Amino acid sequence: MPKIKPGKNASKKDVIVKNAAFLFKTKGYSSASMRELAEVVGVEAPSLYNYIGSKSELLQAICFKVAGVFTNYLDSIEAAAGNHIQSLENIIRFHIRMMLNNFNEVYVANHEWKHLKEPYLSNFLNQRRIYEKRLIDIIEQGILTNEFKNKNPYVSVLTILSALRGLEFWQQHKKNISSRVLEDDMVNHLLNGITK
Amino acid sequence: MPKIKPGKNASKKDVIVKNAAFLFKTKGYSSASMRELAEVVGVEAPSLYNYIGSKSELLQAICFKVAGVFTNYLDSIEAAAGNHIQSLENIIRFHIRMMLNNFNEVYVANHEWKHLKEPYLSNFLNQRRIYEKRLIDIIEQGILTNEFKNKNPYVSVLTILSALRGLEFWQQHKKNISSRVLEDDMVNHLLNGITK
DNA sequence: TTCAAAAACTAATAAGCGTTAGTTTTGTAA
DNA sequence: TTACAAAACTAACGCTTATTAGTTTTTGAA
Repeated sequence: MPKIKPGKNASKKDVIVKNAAFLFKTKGYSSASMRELAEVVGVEAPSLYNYIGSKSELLQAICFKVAGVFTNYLDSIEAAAGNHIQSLENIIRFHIRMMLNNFNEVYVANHEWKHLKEPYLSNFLNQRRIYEKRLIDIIEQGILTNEFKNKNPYVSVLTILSALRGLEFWQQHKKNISSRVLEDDMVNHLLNGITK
Repeated sequence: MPKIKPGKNASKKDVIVKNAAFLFKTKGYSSASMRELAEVVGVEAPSLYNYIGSKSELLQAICFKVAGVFTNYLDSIEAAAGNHIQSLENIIRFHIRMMLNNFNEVYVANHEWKHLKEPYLSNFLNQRRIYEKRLIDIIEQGILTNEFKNKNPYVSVLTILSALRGLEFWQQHKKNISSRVLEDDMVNHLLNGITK
């Protein structure tokens, strides 16, 4: 029986990755040490290498897992019926929930990707570029169907994605506002603005 | 005559800080080494210590300079006349311009502050908290005067500030869209939404 | 109980870090 | 030209880093 206790459906490597996500988020990838990670996991540092290849591999696992989840959701949205406003709203809500429920991993993917090594760095950036392009397409189509104002769609996507990423600051304020109000108000703001 | 050439109005220390901002942005505070900084500045690493006290001091200088600029602008806005929509629009435009014209410093203040040491860390976070509170007050007053929808003002501020911070991704796309279009479309989106 | 594999450990390596000490070079003013 | 201070240098310290090597312990099945 290993000392690193795997959960019911989580392998030992999964446990390490999960703790790494927390550490990378809290201290940043470069400042987080393998010795610290080992301590959190409850083991000596060299023992980690029975499960992983390198520190860098941990960052890769986190970043690409998150990227995959978002890409998969976008696939399902494009496969489903619905007008472009509904699609965009669903995507926004999915981002918000991912931020609230998988904070550590999403944060790391958003902020620490720059420490990825090649060719993973290029891969990751490419995947993100494609994702943004698909969102731009949705907005462009929505402009054609007269659902959206005729504004630069890249600016719109940038604004929306950035606002969503900012939910990382939400973590400290959870108590004061329900996540339902947060989600609804944020969707409404990004779609309809705040002026009367 | 020192080898580190000061500009017309920039002291030698200013030159070091400016290059540090670029490095901290590019590689992250922890990954950026004093030896790298020295190379960019054109000097050996120990020579830097004729001008600065420590690496940490560089981060402090950058973070608090940026914080001061934003606080000063908010002071001037609150001192000036104008309804709350105009105030908010001016603030948004100021953020956008700061992002475009002082990218390195603003980026570092936004992303690397967590590596500040106490008591500077607490100071910085406190200053940011106060800044956010003042923005919330503007929106709350605008709700009372019927300028803004009655949505949670913290969520609004979070959404706006996050969207603005996201302009860091703008840097690569400068060529395709003029910064005037960017500014106008973004202000319009954040105030009035994108739906028709 | 035996045995092989998995998983933990200790010890150590080479590299890089911020920073200090001590010394030499450079620039300027008398 | 001399002399002083500013600013550069080289060398090194003490520490931390990710990672490897080699060894011992633990585990689960035969």
